[in-house]
Amino acid sequence: MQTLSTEDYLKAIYHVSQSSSGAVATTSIAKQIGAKPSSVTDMFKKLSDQNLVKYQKYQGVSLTNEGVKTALRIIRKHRLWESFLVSHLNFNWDEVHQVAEQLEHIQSEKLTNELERFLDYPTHDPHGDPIPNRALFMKTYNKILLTELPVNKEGVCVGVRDNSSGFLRYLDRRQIGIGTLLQVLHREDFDESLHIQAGKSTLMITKKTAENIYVKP
Amino acid sequence: MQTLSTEDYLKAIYHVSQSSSGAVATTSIAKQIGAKPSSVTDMFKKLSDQNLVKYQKYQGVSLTNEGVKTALRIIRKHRLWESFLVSHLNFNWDEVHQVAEQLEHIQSEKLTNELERFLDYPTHDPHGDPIPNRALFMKTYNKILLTELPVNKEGVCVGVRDNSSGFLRYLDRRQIGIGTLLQVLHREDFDESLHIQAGKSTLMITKKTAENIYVKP
DNA sequence: TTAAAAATTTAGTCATACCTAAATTTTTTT
DNA sequence: AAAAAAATTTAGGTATGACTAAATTTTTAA
Repeated sequence: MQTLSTEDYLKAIYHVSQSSSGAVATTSIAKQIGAKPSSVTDMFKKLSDQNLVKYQKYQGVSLTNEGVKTALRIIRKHRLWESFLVSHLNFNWDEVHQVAEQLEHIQSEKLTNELERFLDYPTHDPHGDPIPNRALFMKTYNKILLTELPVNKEGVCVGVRDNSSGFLRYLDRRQIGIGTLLQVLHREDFDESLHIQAGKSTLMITKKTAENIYVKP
Repeated sequence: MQTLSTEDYLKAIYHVSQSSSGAVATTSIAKQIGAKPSSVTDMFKKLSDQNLVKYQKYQGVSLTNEGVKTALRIIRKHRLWESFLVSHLNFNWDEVHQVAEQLEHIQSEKLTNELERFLDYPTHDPHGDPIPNRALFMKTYNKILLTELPVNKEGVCVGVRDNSSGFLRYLDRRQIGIGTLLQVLHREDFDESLHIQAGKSTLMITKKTAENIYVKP
């Protein structure tokens, strides 16, 4: 049984290790968790004692099989709760994160599995991220960044890379959400901004925006 | 903002103060929380510093107005979650307590209020206990113990005093639940056991059982 | 009303999970 | 290949919330 804090660390290590290769560095977790590197070192030792990570001094950590499983169980709960909040409790996709961060620590297998049934076994959360099933398996589409979508080819928005409230609200205002049909009409050479068709409206977005939107061609 | 632990203490103090008069003793909270009396004394001091209780050395504590409000906010969440677990997630009334003990600490006013709306503003939880509304007001019926119901008068089961799994499962097996119509057919002078009509079946229950069932005449 | 019992508090520890400051190792730059 | 910079760890400290054992106060009983 983990403490709140060890769960947070495992999740953070999982996320960082997904978006980069090799061992996970102390500093990257410090940033993610919002703690000092020295505190992270302390925790790395504890996690290593519990065989949840492999830790070599000065070389960072990587999750063990048991560590990955624990992380996925938390991510499963997080994403199921986010789905519930949006589908039944009138939360917007930019509001769910903070509450799901709390709910993901609730310990009850029955609760998690019944919630999944109640939601009718969703495969993706409101941000388009895949939800691990009971066996901790998740389907990932082969999505690409909007910057990589060829001009004039259509794609469906299936997720975002930046999950911050600010970005999500910005997309809301531009009427872009999961499922929105997107098409790059023109790529500006000068500043790499894009003219796109989003649903029924045409608009201009910056390169920075485009590289935070995932599409399925 | 309270810690998990202070919330548990406030709730415990509230419950004990409801079922007895005067100040709440150190030992009674120690029993309720499952901690040693010395730990309880420590916490009484902390709660007193935060003006959540009035504390006099050797004389126990009583909740301040702010302490009562905090306790009721937690109880509100606890009972709403219990209702949700039973009504939507296939939990039995004897299974909900442990999970609700965790869920009651989730901090999000929007979550609580939306959950209440989703459940259509329930007034009582699965054990018949009243749920404080947004203004922390709760309706209590004038219920009596089954031992006090006059022979041959009918009453509806509206709650239980003992919320333990064991007792609730015992009632389940006897097909007694919230809303069951009860009638005392005969009171045995010898051991104070009761012959009762419960719904459509007749059965015998002990005094101990009867004094843990609340009825509305 | 005093002695015994029970309840409560104090004093001193412990584990968790954080911190700062200093030391050490690794990486990068010159 | 040194020197400088960056990353990481160690050492020592803090607050929380628990504990044990001993001291104190209150309550009960003789």
